[in-house]
Amino acid sequence: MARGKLQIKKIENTTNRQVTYSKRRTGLFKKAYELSVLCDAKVSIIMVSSTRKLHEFITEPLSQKQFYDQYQKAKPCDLWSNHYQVMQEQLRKLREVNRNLRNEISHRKGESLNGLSHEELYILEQKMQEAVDVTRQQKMKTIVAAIEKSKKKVRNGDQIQRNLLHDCELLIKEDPHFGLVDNGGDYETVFGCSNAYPGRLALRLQSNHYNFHGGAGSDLTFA
Amino acid sequence: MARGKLQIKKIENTTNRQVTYSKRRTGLFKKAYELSVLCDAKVSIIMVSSTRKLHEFITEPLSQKQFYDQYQKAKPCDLWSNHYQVMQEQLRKLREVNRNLRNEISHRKGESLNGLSHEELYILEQKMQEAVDVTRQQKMKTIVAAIEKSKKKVRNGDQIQRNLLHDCELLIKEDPHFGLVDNGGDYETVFGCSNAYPGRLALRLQSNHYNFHGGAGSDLTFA
DNA sequence: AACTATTTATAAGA
DNA sequence: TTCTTATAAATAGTT
Repeated sequence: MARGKLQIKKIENTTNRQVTYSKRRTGLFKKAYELSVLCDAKVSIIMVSSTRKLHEFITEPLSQKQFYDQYQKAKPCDLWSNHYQVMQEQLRKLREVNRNLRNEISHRKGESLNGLSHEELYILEQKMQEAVDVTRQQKMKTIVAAIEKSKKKVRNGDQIQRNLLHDCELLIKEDPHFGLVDNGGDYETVFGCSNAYPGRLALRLQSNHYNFHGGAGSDLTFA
Repeated sequence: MARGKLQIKKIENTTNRQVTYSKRRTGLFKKAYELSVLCDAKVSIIMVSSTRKLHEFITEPLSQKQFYDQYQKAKPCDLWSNHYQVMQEQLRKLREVNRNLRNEISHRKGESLNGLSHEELYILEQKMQEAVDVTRQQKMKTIVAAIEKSKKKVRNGDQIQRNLLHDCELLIKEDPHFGLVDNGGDYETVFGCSNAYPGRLALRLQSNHYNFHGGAGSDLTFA
């Protein structure tokens, strides 16, 4: 959630995954603690990491075992029945979302436009053109970055990089939209001053030493 | 956390407490889902509210089984277990498809472009521009068809339709490029002005409604 | 159920 | 791991 949006899918880099696991586990337990206090609720969390470590959180001076005993006494079949219904509902919603997504992407590909009014088509066209512009800018940024990188390497006398630079410049010349750019090398006026931001000195007076004042966290290897 | 900081202590007002419970439970389950996906972890959450309502979140069927094994509890009802796993698999596949669709739409909206090379961006840009052109042509067809329809009705002496025709023609006159329509050429500025339909531009593009694509939330009274 | 001003959480970098 | 910080998310109070 910060320094760039993160796609919700498995983090492939092992180190990053473990760091994220640790951070988010802390965050989750903190949220669970706050919820239990604010709303006078009982919460039990059990997690097994990809490295088979077990972590748990429980609100009360009630053990995880006791909590589960209580849980079991509450009509197991009703629980499963309820799960079943919840899942049916999830499936239904997912299918509906799926339909809508396909519909939207279809429109954005210029397909299935026959049912739309010209006002709707106007809106769609505007949105899509905006996206094209954004993409074009991003492409330019990528090209410029590649050129700058190459230039540095060229200064170090690397002939292979010199060829790459040449290729990139050819590529730019082929693009009609790049005509605005002076090929002298100063792209900042075109793409905005990405480097220039007001320096800010922020001092953090104290760090947050968060403590769970309720609940216990445990940590043991899951057999 | 918003509109003023909240002390972490029991909320005395019953209504507020229940609203907060509902909101934060949703947030907690979302976090749990994200954590399970990002870090490939298994998570089980069981909560009992102050009104003795039971809510649960489970990452996948195996977790439940493992947790029960770990705590030496009775096995879940086998009858449901099979159904459950089949449905989990259905859900998993559907979620994967939806993720991919979202990703593609995201790119076509000009979002999340940072990971793409300039070749990929170039191809994306081309495709999107093609779609914009198709949409623009479709829009023009729709407009022309509407005008033709109006003209016919006017010939039948319908005064209301005559007025509509008049409106349409005024609209066209305002645009210098409309004369090119029959040549199949440059339509792009016909409705290039965002004021062309003041107050009548209703947005059809769908909003992002968030869904939990993992885990099941259930809800039943705890005896 | 929405909205939105703020507070929190956190990804990336050091 | 811990700290920092720019950003993304969550959410308290309000309508």
